[in-house]
Amino acid sequence: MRTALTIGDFSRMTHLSVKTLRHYHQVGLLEPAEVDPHNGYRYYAVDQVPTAQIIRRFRDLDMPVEQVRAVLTAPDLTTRNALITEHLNRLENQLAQTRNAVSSLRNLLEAPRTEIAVEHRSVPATPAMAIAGSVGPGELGPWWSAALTELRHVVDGADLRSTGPSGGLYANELFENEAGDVLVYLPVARPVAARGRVRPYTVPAAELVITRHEGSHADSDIAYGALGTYVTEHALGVNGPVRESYLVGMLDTPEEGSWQTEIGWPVFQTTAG
Amino acid sequence: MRTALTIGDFSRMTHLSVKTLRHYHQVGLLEPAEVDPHNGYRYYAVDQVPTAQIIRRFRDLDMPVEQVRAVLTAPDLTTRNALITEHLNRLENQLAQTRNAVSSLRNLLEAPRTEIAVEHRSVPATPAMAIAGSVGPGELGPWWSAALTELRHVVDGADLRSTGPSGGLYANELFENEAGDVLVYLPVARPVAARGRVRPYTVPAAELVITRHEGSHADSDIAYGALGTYVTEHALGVNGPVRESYLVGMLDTPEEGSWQTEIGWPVFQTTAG
DNA sequence: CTGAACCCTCCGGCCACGGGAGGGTCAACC
DNA sequence: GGTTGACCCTCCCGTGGCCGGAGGGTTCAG
Repeated sequence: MRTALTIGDFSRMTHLSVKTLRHYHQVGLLEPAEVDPHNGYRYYAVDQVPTAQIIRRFRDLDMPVEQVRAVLTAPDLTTRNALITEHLNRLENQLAQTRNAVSSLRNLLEAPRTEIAVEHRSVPATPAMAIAGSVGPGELGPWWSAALTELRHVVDGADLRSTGPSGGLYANELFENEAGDVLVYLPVARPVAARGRVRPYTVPAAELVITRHEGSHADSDIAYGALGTYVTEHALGVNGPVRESYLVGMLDTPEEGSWQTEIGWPVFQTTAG
Repeated sequence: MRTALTIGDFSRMTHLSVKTLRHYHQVGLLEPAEVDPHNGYRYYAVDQVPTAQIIRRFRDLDMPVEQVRAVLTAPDLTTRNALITEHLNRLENQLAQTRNAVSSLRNLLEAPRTEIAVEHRSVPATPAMAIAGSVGPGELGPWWSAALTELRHVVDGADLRSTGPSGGLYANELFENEAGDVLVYLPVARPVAARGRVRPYTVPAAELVITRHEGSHADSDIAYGALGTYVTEHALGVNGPVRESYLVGMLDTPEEGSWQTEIGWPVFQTTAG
């Protein structure tokens, strides 16, 4: 009984290209059952077909090769399923995000560009409770919603009433590298002692250039553009983290279209002219 | 009035990284308004911000840089919108495909693996009307539905009754390289003269190893695995294009779950063993 | 005048392969 | 037993869209 398949046979059976199979061999994702030591020919066994097909499925879903390997070598079913559902969730998120981006792009292209109002305002120092942290690429969204929810929870539990809308501080590197420091806060009349990640914090006073943005945060780049234009044309410099204030936000309604956000850049007069 | 932005300023305003901006300069997608000839510093103008943001939107949607350029330099709105909707359609397709793959993967992982029946059958030559063609990577799906629809249309119009389910012949390279020759046919009692792409064709007689697959074609790799195992264990060789016969298919119901396909490999006895 | 924060170019790396050169091997047929 | 053509091998380079880092010049505030 012949059960050894050449790479070509195996390729046709699994719908993986010969090149791909060689690549998987090289990176150790799918080793041939046998390699002829004389001529280097790869031979596969029929019972490797299901494995190869599993690999193909995951790769079709853009799961990184490293993670496919992790799934295949998972010590138990629990770990395995966790890895899989994790990836499927990532896919779902990405999918939703793509939908958002598409519809917001449609808006952008169809709606007429309206003038965006920018104002200059001094804000005083504000006592608050806050969660601060550092995020890497792609982590901001989840981090932010988790932090805000936790914050709200703790503040409510401590019987503090928030004296204004929630807000956030975003380091400038975030916009250059998708990584940097973040802070979310809820203003309160009298801060209390730290509880877990939630600590008292005083949002410093600042000179801000502010604009208001309506709708999903996916669109906020427009507001940033307006602020940038204003700052540039008025010969101002930016000297601190960007501030956002969620007048109507996630905590108020899940309806992204009706969110309202104030976005402020801390500025100073430059001598240059 | 100062309106020249350094690359860093521009980066913060557009949420494009400095590296990315330099890259876009290099490939000519977004040229700085001014480049200091002395030291090579790039300076951007505020009115480039919207352009940069548009670019970012499209890139977030994975539109290739080349196509973004095409959109930006489109001579008129019609061309532009055509390019955009084309890409959005591609996205939608991809999205649907991903959904499919996910659900079929879920099936695969949850459903118990059942034995798949494989039978050996001689089929006689069959007169038919057919459309033949060559496809490249990713073209098979659309090509196939278009061809089948056209075929059905012509055959119905010529007042021919088909004497059996539609079928297809698929060159083996298709499974190795996603490119190769395809043929779709509808068996008829008496073929007629060619009309456009539709030509008379006799599906040659063959020894086939056949299995039946139920459900979406996205799952058919399992059937292929079963055939491969059978062929290997019985010391057979494959010597022609794969055949599929759509007992219940696209023309019968849009409900992919209830499709039934016979998949056959033309085989011959090998002397080896 | 000094230091930090910018900016530049150039080179290499990333991921998951595909293309192609250049050469060895296998199986079937004459 | 030879020949032919299909197969297999390794090795190197290319793809896209950047990122990281080395090595070095520039600018600006204190």
